[in-house]
Amino acid sequence: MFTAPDFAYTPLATRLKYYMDVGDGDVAALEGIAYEERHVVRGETIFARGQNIEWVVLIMSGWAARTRYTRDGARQIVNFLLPGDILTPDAFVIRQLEHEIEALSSVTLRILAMTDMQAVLERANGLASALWWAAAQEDSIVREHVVRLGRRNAQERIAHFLLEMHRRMLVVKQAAENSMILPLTQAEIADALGLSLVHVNRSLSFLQKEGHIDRRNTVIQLLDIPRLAEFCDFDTLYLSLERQQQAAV
Amino acid sequence: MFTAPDFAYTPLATRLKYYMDVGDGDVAALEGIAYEERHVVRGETIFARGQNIEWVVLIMSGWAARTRYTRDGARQIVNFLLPGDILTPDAFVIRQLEHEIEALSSVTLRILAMTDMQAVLERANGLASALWWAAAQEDSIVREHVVRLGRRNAQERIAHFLLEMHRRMLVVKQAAENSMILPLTQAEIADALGLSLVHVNRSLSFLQKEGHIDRRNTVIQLLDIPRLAEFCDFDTLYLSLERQQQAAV
DNA sequence: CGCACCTTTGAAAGCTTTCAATACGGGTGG
DNA sequence: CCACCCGTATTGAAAGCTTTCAAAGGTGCG
Repeated sequence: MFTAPDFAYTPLATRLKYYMDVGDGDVAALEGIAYEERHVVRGETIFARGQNIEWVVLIMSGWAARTRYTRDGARQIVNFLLPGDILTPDAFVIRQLEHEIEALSSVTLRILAMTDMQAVLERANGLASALWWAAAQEDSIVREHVVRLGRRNAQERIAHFLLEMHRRMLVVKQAAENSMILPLTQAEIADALGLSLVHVNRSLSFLQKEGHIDRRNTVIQLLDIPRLAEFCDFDTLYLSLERQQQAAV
Repeated sequence: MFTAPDFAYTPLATRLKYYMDVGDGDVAALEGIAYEERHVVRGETIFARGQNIEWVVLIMSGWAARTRYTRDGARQIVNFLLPGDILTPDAFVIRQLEHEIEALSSVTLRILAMTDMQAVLERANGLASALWWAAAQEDSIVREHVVRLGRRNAQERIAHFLLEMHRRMLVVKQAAENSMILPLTQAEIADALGLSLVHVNRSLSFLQKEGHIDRRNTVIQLLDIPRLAEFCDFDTLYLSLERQQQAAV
């Protein structure tokens, strides 16, 4: 059912190549950086709020999330971090993280020394702008999340969210054309979409009843993506920012 | 009532100096860049979605906003842009804007050529990381906005929002200790906070009745900031990210 | 088999929106 | 100087979406 992952590239490289012209030299430079691998279990806090960030950290597999907590313990998931995402886009300038990063499933991380990364960035010309582009894409995704929370009802939020996750997983070859593994509980979806668990459940049932989706445990099928996109006003422009022709800096 | 603005520095420099150690040389380099000034009236679209960004644009005075529209024309304000904010943090890598930037009041912009900016960044050592820090601060602000929308009720959202705006204006010396000019209609506040105009009105009345705020036209007083912060669980950590000690890149 | 965690369902309560109508404030034309 | 106008603010009441509270059903695992 699922296409085999493309083992030729790391998820980050796959993503960068999907959206941009990144030279093979740049990709090789990125993938050639010495790294340490770290495995994290579901529920574990990868980075705590206030923690010092001293490396560049990439997700190789699994799902994580940037989260914040309110005084009364409610959690808000600010963004999901999928294979190929960078946990630490601002590692070079920001000392302390102002949010938490939590593992939502088993996660494999690749940890690079900042000095190594810098050295490579100086050599691999297009890489710096490609990574900067990746950071800009995350910004755009978070902005779209604001719109989702501010201007859509529960059913639309969920539909829109599912389409985003599917698209992002597809890009890193971790989803099939019409289905994917969604390693989230309904409570986690609720924490992301500013809803209650109960209402997420009911809205999911609604989408199922309407023939938009089909769930079997963690496997979710999007039965008619154009129709679902129409239903929730999903437009992928925010994911596919165009990169500047001749990248500077 | 309001302290005189500090004319020695531009708002951006004031902000950078407030949050970080930025050398006077760096500041002078930034302020010395050749620029063009542009005046925009309230309601005008400064940049449209899809538009090419070919300059670095700073706000010198007035309020603007990053906005997105849904299919049915509803507007979501994603973030407010105040004096000292950078409209184009990703100008070096992203070609097209995926959102709109609109003027909410009369706005004065300073427009820099990207090539000039690049040249200065190469000379002024700390400036690049200071600007990167500023971009990271905006990311953090948007993330906090997600929390506000996802996990707070109307009254808390408004209170939290007012405190953020006041704090940001204070930093660029555009607010008094307990009051500020808020050049927004209630409809605009609604579009930012994912609420209806009517409910914004009622929630504002509530805050007034409770003695939290006092409004007179566009002037708003925050009568007891610690108490208001307690009311809505406002914590400024997200605004005052610590910069890396020795900035790299 | 029992526990722990997740999903589902029902019903009432609550927050927010929508619809409608009435003030208000400042600016313009007579 | 005053009537009029328009955009904004305010208020009331009903409708609607979402949450909360409670309880039952499922599923995987030790």
